[in-house]
Amino acid sequence: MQVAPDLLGHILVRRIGRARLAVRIVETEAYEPGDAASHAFRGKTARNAAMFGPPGRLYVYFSYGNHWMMNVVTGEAGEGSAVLLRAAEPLEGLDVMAAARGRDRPDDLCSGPGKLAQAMRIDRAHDGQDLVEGRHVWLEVGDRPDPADIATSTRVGIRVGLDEAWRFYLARNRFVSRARPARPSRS
DNA sequence: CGTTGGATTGGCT
DNA sequence: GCCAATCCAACGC
Repeated sequence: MQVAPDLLGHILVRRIGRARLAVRIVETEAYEPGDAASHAFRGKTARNAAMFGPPGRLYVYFSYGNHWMMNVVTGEAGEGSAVLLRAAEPLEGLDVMAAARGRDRPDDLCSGPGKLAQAMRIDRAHDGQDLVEGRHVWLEVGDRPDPADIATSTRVGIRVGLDEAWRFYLARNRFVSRARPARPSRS
């Protein structure tokens, strides 16, 4: 849970050939052990295996028949914790992202979990990849946002686990998703 | 082995 | 605001 807000402001980088894509993370959600909304809740399976691997790796899964979602594994091996990357501000390689998305507006490139993966061209091939030593996709340290700018809410698109405010995002930032969480605890 | 429904998006009413 | 698209893991029989 603590890692989810800590990821805000850090930079996700992707290398595709000579192109370098970079985005600043502005929205995350935490998924912890014992959390009924987590894919890890019913134990390890072929799909969620990366979640039970060592921390600092990517967990990528396919949802709704159309979209890939990226998570950063945060728990120790065997634990099953991850943070969903929900939105980011495009910094470098906007042209490549626009081509991948089929859209041009910067605030429509990465303003949602499915959009972010599509813009960064992340899919099943990246499941389990190391975000520290990786050569295709990795994390770089970014400037920490002012804690006063970090807002919280319940998570988006789930039916259980709405009792905790485990979505973290930068308030008044135009690159966050347009999701409508239940019972926002702050706005 | 068949069914169900989802950590979403975008287009249409 | 509503809902179809489109895949596949999980679960039930």
